[in-house]
Amino acid sequence: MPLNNPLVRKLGAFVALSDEDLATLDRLHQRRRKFKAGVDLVYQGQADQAAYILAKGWVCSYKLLPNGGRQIIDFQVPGDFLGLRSVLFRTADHNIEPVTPVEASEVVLTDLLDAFATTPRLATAVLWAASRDEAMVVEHLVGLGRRDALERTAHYLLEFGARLMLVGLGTKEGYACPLSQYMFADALGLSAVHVNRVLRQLREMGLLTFQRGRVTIHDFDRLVELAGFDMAYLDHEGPLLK
Amino acid sequence: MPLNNPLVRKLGAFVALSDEDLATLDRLHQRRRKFKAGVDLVYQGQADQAAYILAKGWVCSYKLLPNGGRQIIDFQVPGDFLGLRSVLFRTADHNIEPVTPVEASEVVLTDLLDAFATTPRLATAVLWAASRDEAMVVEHLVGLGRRDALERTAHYLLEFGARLMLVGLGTKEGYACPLSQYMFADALGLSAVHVNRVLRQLREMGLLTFQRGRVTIHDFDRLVELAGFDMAYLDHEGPLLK
DNA sequence: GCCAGAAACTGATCCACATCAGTTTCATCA
DNA sequence: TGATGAAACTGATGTGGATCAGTTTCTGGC
Repeated sequence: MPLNNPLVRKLGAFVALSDEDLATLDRLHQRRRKFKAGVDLVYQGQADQAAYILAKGWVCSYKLLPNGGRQIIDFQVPGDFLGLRSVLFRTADHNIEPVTPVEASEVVLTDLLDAFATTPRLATAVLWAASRDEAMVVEHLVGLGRRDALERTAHYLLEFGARLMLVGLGTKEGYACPLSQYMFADALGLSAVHVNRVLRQLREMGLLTFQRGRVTIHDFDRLVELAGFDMAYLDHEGPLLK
Repeated sequence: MPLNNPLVRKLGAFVALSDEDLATLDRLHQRRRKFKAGVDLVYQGQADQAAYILAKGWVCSYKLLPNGGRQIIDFQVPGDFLGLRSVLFRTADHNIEPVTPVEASEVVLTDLLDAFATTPRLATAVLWAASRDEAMVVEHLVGLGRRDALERTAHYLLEFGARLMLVGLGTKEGYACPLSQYMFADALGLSAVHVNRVLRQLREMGLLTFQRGRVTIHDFDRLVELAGFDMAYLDHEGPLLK
């Protein structure tokens, strides 16, 4: 299994993985499937669908509301699990839409549980990664509740940078980001019009540029300060558990 | 173990529990501890603290922001786990504050994992419950992003009703709710002033009254409609897994 | 039965962000 | 090379909810 596999990179950041762990992880990556951008791969209310490990491309999970609005809960990037919770809960409570063309490995729940039983370190790593994902959803919630549009946008863009760095797809200088301002609006709970204005403001403040599918960070430190970004869970070098 | 134990009731709603499961569950309920209202039992950044099963009283988990605001992420009611994610992640990323005087059983992580290993049905039930909790946080996020104050408040109050019914502490007619309007404000991302106005509006619309620690629902159906509340995961009678 | 402190409640004013109604830029392909 | 459609961008106007500055109602303690 190549070391530039995003899942391996991510889990490796939490737990030092043995050859056996890597082999087990490799076995999970069977049944590779491809999906077109814009065609949902899971629908709200759908029962007993599969879980996936995202290998290439971006997807978003969102909910539609009776009043017509939609709220994007989270974006998934390579190395992330898709629909783990829905599998446990047996019914999907949200939609999943590929933002770009996507490649993902289907994971059968029993395979995953078997893998956990044989290689407990792997289970630890996956739980760790899942906790981190959940922590990010919580941070998103906090932003929607108590940060104004500018802080919120800055924070979200920084958080993206953090998770992309973890899988080797970004640096403190920036990263490729295939999202439209409309999607950002639905994630940040703002109108697309206002997202546009906020991005302009960030640009004019010399903090960050988001243009043509690329986020470029001009002043990381000032951005962190503006956003009130907590770098605690990003600041470690090498695995936390040796 | 008495059948009115809230955790047993909650898990029993997901999975039919055997005597052995119940006995294992009972063993987890050792080291019962009491906490005073208003004195945080976990702080942001605190390392290696315990997890708890809440037996009596209400607590809330919240985050403080650099700009002085606070966002309540979730309230926990009897039968809920406290700080499971923080334990996995090794460091608490949020505070936990008892809203009322609280009784909770300390749970050591290894005990819980042992219990899972010996009684897999129990593990399923706990995972199920955890998924449901996560789904509720997601629903909260959606509310903050895309529901106006009235829908949001109505939805939140209904969701509370749902989870309290699950542990036998509420009905469609109402429930005891020891939260101040200030706390509601911090949970709903509103000002306390506005929460007050919204509650008045709900009262004047003849939908619901929230006074002196009690939520009384006057018109359940119209409330569900106003809030766009999805009753799917509430609508089952008896355990999903026999 | 009185007092202190907290929580509930209110009206007036303000502003962050939504909405409306466009124009401009960019990418694609006939 | 011009046509077409999506995404990016803009100014004007409207509004939901914040903020300020209180008053009123509860609750528990003496």
